Amino acid sequence: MTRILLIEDEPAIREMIRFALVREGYEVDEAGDVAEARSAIADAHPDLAIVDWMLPDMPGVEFIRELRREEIYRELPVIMLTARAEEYDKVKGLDSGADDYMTKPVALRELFSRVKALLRRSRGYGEDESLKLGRLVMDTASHSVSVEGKAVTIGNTEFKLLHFFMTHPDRVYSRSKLLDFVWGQSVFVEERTVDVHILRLRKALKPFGADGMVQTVRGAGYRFSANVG
Amino acid sequence: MTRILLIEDEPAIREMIRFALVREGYEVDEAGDVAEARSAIADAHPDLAIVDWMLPDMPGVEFIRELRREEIYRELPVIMLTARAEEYDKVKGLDSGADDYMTKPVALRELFSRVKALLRRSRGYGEDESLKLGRLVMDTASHSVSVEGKAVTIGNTEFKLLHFFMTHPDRVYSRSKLLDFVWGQSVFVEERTVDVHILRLRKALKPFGADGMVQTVRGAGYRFSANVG
DNA sequence: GTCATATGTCACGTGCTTGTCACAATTGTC
DNA sequence: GACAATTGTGACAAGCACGTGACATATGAC
Repeated sequence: MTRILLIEDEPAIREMIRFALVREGYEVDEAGDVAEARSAIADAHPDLAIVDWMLPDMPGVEFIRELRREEIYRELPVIMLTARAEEYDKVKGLDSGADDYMTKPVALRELFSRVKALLRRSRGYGEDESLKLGRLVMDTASHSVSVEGKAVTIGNTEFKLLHFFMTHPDRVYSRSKLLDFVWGQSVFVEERTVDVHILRLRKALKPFGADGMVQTVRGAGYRFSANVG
Repeated sequence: MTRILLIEDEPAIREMIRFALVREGYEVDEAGDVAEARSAIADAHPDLAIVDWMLPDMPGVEFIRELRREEIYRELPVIMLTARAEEYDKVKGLDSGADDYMTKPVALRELFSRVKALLRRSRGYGEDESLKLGRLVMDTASHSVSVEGKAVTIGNTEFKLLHFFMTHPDRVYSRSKLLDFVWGQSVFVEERTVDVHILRLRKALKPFGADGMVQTVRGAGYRFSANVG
């Protein structure tokens, strides 16, 4: 029997997800806040946790960080739920140790497939969480980027930017979209600031001859692509 | 062009939603029952469907389940409309495979944002939207145009012009109409400027032998057509 | 405190885009 | 053919978008 711990404060959403997961044959434990979650996790030893971004007593991210500090829960697959669709949250969420994230409203079919995927992975051997695109390799766990084994020195903003690009390659994003996705909607930053970070990202990639991956599309924005040129 | 299939039996509501969506720039196909919906969906290949909970010949949920059984429509974003606000409906609706739901009366602004959100999500991870006409391929996501794999270098205005032509082929448009559609109604630009951009578009397409697609209709305007000549 | 690092903003220069014009070329009419 | 109307095309200037170095501020380590 597979146990899933669901931490979500909104009763309606929680009930909906619980109901759906039970229908799929999982055993579901619920918690409305972190306090409840702590005891539930100790009692139930779940195989997977679904955690809301916002919880009454502590941000979901904080709770995941707390979990990761403990040996036993270091491998526990966690799916983060967030109402905010910003990619920024995604990165922070992933960075914090969540294995996956989803935005609300939750598409249940998507949730099922993510749950299955995570369980499959955790049951096999915990392969590392690394993103590859062309010669570029990003390891979100260790927060590092490398080209053919050699480390790329990169700032935090550039890291987030690169993470977004690597998960959304070959598409043009306007400055304003990039600000939304990488910086977050609530942050007020000049659009031209994007240019500067693009520049810094290119500089960081240049020694590896990978700066061509960051492409300017005049009048439209920027694009990241594996095929340099 | 984004196509939305609207399945709703009440004419008043249907008309209202259709009107609003068209105003927002979507192409809308309508169906009053599941039978109509089936043929519409086969003809139109919509990018998103809005389905009423209660339909004359079959519950909307059933129809969605039916859709999900087919490979091609497994990923089709579906928004469910329901008059009943009960939680139960939500669960059943979402469980059936709808990606989102809304209760009537429909708040149009909310509908728009949900439509946008779902489209964004389905596009982000789904296939990219590419326009094809003859040997010409335009990929709006990567902001690129190509003929048989080879990239066509093109300015931004020419890109917009070509995009309009590719979505509206085989029809003659006067200079003034083209200005309205491509430049926007609020911009004041000489009509003859269109000629210059037509020229530039032809020049860009010439190396690929595709300049003949842009046709002059003396006294009337220009036309774009797949069959060169 | 000092220093280093990271980040957002600005100013400046450059090259490309774009709208406009003038003139050439084409088309249609008589 | 002559003529007018229409369209094609090269040139050009203004403006805009972008790259980039410099700077101010914030943050944190020591």
